[in-house]
Formats: sequence, C-alpha cells, structure tokens
Amino acid sequence: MAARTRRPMRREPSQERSRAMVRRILDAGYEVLLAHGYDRASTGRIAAAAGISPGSLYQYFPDKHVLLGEVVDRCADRLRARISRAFVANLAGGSLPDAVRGNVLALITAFEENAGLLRVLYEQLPPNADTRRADFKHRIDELATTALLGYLPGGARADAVAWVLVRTVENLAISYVLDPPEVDREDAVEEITALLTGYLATRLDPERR
Amino acid sequence: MAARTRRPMRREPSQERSRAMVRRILDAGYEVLLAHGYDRASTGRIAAAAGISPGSLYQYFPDKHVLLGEVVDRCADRLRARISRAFVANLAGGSLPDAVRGNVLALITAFEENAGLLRVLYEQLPPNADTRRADFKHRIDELATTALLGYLPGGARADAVAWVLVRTVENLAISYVLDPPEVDREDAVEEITALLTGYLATRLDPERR
Amino acid sequence: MAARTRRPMRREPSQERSRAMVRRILDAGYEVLLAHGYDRASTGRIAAAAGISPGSLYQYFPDKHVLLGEVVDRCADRLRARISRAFVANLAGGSLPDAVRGNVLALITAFEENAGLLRVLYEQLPPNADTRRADFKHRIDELATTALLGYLPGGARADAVAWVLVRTVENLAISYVLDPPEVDREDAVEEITALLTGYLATRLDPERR
Amino acid sequence: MAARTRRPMRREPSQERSRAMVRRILDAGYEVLLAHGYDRASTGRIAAAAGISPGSLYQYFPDKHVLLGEVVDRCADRLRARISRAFVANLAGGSLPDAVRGNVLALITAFEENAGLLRVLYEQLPPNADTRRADFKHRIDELATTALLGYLPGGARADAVAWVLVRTVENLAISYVLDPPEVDREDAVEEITALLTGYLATRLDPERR
DNA sequence: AATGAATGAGGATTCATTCAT
DNA sequence: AATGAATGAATCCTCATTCAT
Repeated sequence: MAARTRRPMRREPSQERSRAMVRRILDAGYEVLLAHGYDRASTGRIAAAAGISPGSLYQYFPDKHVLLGEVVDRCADRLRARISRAFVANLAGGSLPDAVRGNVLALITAFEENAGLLRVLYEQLPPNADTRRADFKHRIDELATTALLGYLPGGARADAVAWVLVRTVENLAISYVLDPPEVDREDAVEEITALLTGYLATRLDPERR
Repeated sequence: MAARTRRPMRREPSQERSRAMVRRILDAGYEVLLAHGYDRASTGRIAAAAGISPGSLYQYFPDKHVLLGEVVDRCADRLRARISRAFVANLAGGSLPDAVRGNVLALITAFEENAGLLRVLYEQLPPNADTRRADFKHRIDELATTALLGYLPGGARADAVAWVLVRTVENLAISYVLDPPEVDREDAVEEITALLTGYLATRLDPERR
Repeated sequence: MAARTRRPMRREPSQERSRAMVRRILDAGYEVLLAHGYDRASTGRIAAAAGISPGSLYQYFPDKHVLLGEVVDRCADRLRARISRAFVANLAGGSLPDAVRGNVLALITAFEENAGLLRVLYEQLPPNADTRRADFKHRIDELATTALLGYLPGGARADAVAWVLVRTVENLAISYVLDPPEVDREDAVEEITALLTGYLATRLDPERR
Repeated sequence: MAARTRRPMRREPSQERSRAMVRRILDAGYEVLLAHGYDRASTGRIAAAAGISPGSLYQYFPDKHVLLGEVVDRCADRLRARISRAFVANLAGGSLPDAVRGNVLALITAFEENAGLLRVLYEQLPPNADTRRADFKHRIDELATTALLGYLPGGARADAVAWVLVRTVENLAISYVLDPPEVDREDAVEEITALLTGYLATRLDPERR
C-alpha cells in the first residue's frame, strides 16, 4: 500500500500522514462527542473510535481539552460554512420580505441539517470553554452582521440594530430546531419574517419612525 | 437485616423532617453547582455542603443525576417566580411601547440579578437532561404566553405569534446578560422594544396588515 | 467479630479503627518500599499489600508522596529509637576508649540489624524529599551531638568538633554496613575507635595539643 | 527480514562514528540527569537532548537502565579524575598536617565544584544500581588507598587503616558539601585535619601507641 | 435513619520499547 | 543505520454507590 520509496523520504510524506492522522482523530472526537456527549468523551473512547491506542492521541494533541477544543472548532467552522453558503444564496432576493424569508428559511434549514452538532455546541458545555462557544457565536455574528450592515443606514445605533437582528434570527432558528414548538414550520418562518421585516422596515427608513 | 431500632420512633413528624432534609440537600446542591460547576458537583461535595454523609443522599434521591435534576428544577422555578413577579409588575403599563419596554427591562434585570444561575442553566449542561432545560423553557413560555395571549386576537396563528414573541424576548435578554454585546444597555432595550412593538402592533391590529 | 454496639457509637471506636488502618497502610508502604524500591512503590502495590482497594488510600493520605513520606518518617523514627537505645546502653562505660568502642559497636550493630531500612533511607531517593533525609540525619545528629557535647569543653569550636565526630561515626558505621569492606569487623571497630579516641583525647584535654 | 541496504556501506569509519554517537548520547544523558533528576530522565528527553530519535538509543544501548548506568559511570570517572588531580597536586607537601590539610581542602573543593554531579550520584538512586555506586566508591577508594598505603607501615591492618582514612575523608567532605553544617569552612577543614593527623600519627609511628 | 469507610471502575497521562519504512 | 509514529501497560487519582454497623 505504502509507496516503496527507496530513499529515506526526501519529500516527507510524514507531513501528509500526520495531517491525515489528526483528521482521523478529530473525526473520531466528533463522532464520540455526538454519540456520548461532552463528559463521556474520554480519551479512551476517542482513541478507540480512531482505531488507535490511547497513547497516540498525545502525539498529536497536548491534552484532552485541546483535542476536544479543536473538534468543537471544526464543528463550528463547518456550521459556519454551511450557514455562509445559505446566506449568500439568499442575499440577491427581490423584495425585502422575500429576502428576509429566504434567509430565515435558509438558516433554519442549515441548523436542521446539523441538529446534532448544534446540540453539542449549544447544549454540551465545554466546561471552561465559555470562550470557545462565544467565539463561535461571534464568528456567526460577524458573518451576519456584515451581511446586514449593508442594509442599514450608518446611524449611531447601527451596532445595536445589527446585534438585535442577528441574535434574533439566530436564536429563533436555533430555538426552533433544538426545542421545536408545536407550531407549523411555515407559520414559524412566516412570523419570524414578519417580525424582522417590520423591524427592518423601520430601521431602513428612519423617517417612518 | 432489618433495622434494630428499639424505640418505635416517638411519633416524630418524619414526613416533615424528611422534607426539610430534601430542602437542605437541594440547597447544598445549588450551592455546589454555583461554586464548582456541573462536573465538579460531586456527591461528596454536596453531602459535605449539606452537612450530612454521602450515604445519606441516597435515602432521598435514587442517584446523583436525579438529585442534580431537581436542583436545576428548583433553580428554574426560582427564576420563573422572579420573572413572573417582574412581568406582573409591568403588565398594567399604559401605552403598548411602554408596557413592552417595561417588560423587556424587567426581564433583563431579572436575568442580570441571577446571572450565575442562568449560566448554570444555560451553559452547564445536565449531561442528558436536554429534557430538563426544555422543561424550564416551556414553563417560562407558558407564563409569558399566558400573559401575551391576552393581547392577541384569537386568530389561527396565536400560538406561533406567542412563540415568536416569547422566544425573542427571552433569548435576547439572555444573550444580553450571558454574552454582553458592546452596546449600551439603553440602546439594547430600546431596539428590542422597537422590534417587539412593531411586531405586536401588526399582530394586535390585523387590519393594518 | 465486631462489637455489637446497639447505640450509634458514642465512644467513637472509629478513631481507633482509623489509626489501625493508617498503621496498616504505612506497614504496607514500608513492606513495598523494601521489596520494590522507591520508584516501584506504586499506590496499587501498596493498596494490594495493605489488602485494601487503591481508592481507600486516599481516605487516609492526600497523595502518594505524603504517604511515602510518612513511611520514611516512621523508618527513620524506628531507626533513631534503635540507635538511641544503643547509645544509652553504652554511655556509662568506664575508660574513654571503652566507651567509644562500645558506642561504635552499638551503632554498627544497630545499622546492621536495619540494613534494609538503611538502604531505603540512604540509597533510595525520595525524589524531592532531600528534606526528609536531611531531617532524618539531623535528628540523629542532635541525638549524638547532645551525647557528645557533654564530653567537650565549651570552646569556640565545639560545634565543629561535634559535627566531625558525629558525621564520622555515623558515616563510617553506615559505610561499613551498606558497603562492607574486606576488613574484619573487629579490626574495623578497633580502627574507628582509635580514630575517634585519638581525636577526642586531643579535644577533651586542650593542653595536650 | 535482513536489512535491505543496497550499498555496502562505503567503508565509513563506522567504528569511529559509533563511538562518537555513544559519547553524544551519554553527554545528553548526563545533561538530562542533572537538569531533570533520575526519574524524569526519560528516553524521550535524552534522545531529544542528543538530537536523535528515541528509537536510535536502542542501537547503542540495550535499555534505559544500562544507558543511565553508563552515564553514572562517566560521572564517577570524571569526578575521580578531578579528585585524582587534586590529590596528586597535594601529595608532595612537607609536614604531615600540611599534606593532610592540603588533601582535605582539595577534596572538599573538588566536591564543591561538582556538587550537582555529587547530588545525582549520592542522592538520586539508580533504582537497583546499588552496585554502581559501590563501584564508584571503590574506585575512589583504590585511588586514595594507593596514595595512602605509601605512608603506612605494612602491618596486618593496613587495609583497615586505609579504609578508615579514605572513608572518613570522603564521607566528611561529601557531608560538608551536600549537607552543609553551620560551621566555618576553615574550622571544618581544621578539625578534619586534626582528626586525620592524630590518627595517622598513631598509625605511622606504631611505637607511640 | 444515618453513617462514612470501602469499593473499584474509570479517567488522563507518561514512557520504555518496537517496527515498518 | 536511522527514524519516529505507534503501542499499551502502568501510574495516580476521583467519585458514584454500597453496606456493615
């Protein structure tokens, strides 16, 4: 299977192998995280899931928390990428309500497709990794804030407005997915859209206020 | 094997005593939870905090998770009571914006005064107690929904509207407290109020729609 | 086997039991120390030797090093007691050479009878317990110094003289026991005696110098 | 199974290279031993210090203990050489007390300049290397014994006398360096000299006895 | 009812050693 | 000869739970 290099590897495929191993471990960590939850994600289980020996983990990560931290980072990055794509696909919409509806729908869908991951990120606490989750949130924030600031007038409260909008969409979408109400999906989307549209209309056209 | 108690228990109001003990243990659990976080909340520490022996915990709770579950329940109940009072105090407000602003402010304040508790409830996961947090949320929901349904016309989507409103206020208030944005408190309150008022206006007076 | 106390132990025999357990653990630690050496003295082995479970060690000692520290202390104390008795038995001797010879012999004998223990104390390093061994030495020092200062005039160098004497006897005795030379025991004792007697004679009677 | 080396090894002076490598490893071992102490002297750290891979150690040493054993041997040899030079420089002295004083001083100085090494040899136990330290001692013994036997009459107890003298000087010097008493250096040297001179005088001139 | 000592499985981490390349 | 990744046993310690008293 391996290349039959006669010379002692001048092009260091070890770099490659190492990265593959890290990937494998992170995948295993992710798997264990979803399957057992944060506190049951022991080094033993992760090693087993990665098909390696427990000691080998420490060749690639200094300790368990760093490892799990990177797992969570990867989760977050994936989710962010997914969301990013969703937003981009809906920015070009026509009327304001349509654009908003599209984005809300896209966000909910993105979350629904990653419910397990969302649950880990939002319900399984990395004990002292408040930071990490905050980081994740802030990264989504940035993304959405950037997208929204285009629509807003540069008024003094632009930050506050962006914060309200971003937190509202995100929280509602997450609430809808992680803690589903007994409400039709379409109705939910429609109401969220109305909520945001009304607010946005006010903020986009200050005179109406 | 049976207990070798000589005296037939003097008619002590054991029912009473038992309840007092449960209270004491739950208080200890709460204390430990706040002081050490969920995973460091060991039975030993809780027993010590309650001034009893670890074995005695099992006289009152079948295992650690049930115990901590009830602790979390009590936290939630306390918080709910606190919020309930806040709402009640602000329902009688005059104009719609004033009433909304009052409630938003009350909610944020209530959360701020219980930030530690909130952090435990929202950032420290009871490992498989997804249920529990959902329960907590739902109970707050009920409360607020009840309060809000009074304002809403009995249209088909009343539930959806209530859900949106409740989730929005609560999530925004929690976000503001647990993950404070760089936004003035007054600005935040004002924007949240605007968001909700605009939406409520639409929903309260269907004709405008 | 156990006492059939009907009342919940007003005279706390637990105190007693606890002390017995500590003794048992320390004995086990000593045993393991002699049998396997310091670095192989693992908590597991000690627990096994004590016939208890590893976790139980921590009911009585905060960690392994404290436990082993106390084991070493006990060794040292035993040895010191042994030596103390030996000295006392020989202090009443008649002529100076006889008294010295008696003490040298007593010390060597005491060490010979505790060679294993001596080996642990002098050849098995408690990694950071330099302190501990120094303590042990100093305690023997005190003992011997006290004994010797009686013979010395209160000259300025009394300390130096006592130090030389004590270190010399002790080190020679230990060297003889731990690292036996190819020299007759009697000859060794005789030479050590001569060494010390000559020096003492000089120091006890300054005029001769 | 056999090594698949294509070229017949170019006639490299492998013998030479091998010896150089062994030296490098032993130096690394010494360095690690001084820096981290015996139990922290892991193969990994030694390999790192030698700038080679852990696996390569096993090309030159069958296992860790042999490696460290040789490290200790080298330490001892170096120390012995140092001491040897010190003795030689002081043997030509005039009067007996002067010669003795010179040697005592030289020994203490030599030990002081190698206190770290001394500490490893005397306080850090090679777990079962009782042997090794004894070896070291015996080699110093030989040296000093040889030097001293010149002064001694060939009586039956020459060995015992030499043993007493050597052990006494060495132990006192080591005690002084590793476990410094609260005694002036000069006083200490003077007393040690007196101790030895008195004894030597007796033994060198049997008639006085 | 209460105790609290005892348990023992489980967890994170280290490290001497091996082996495919 | 050299590498260094992989191993896996061993180590220390924690903690939920039980049980004799």
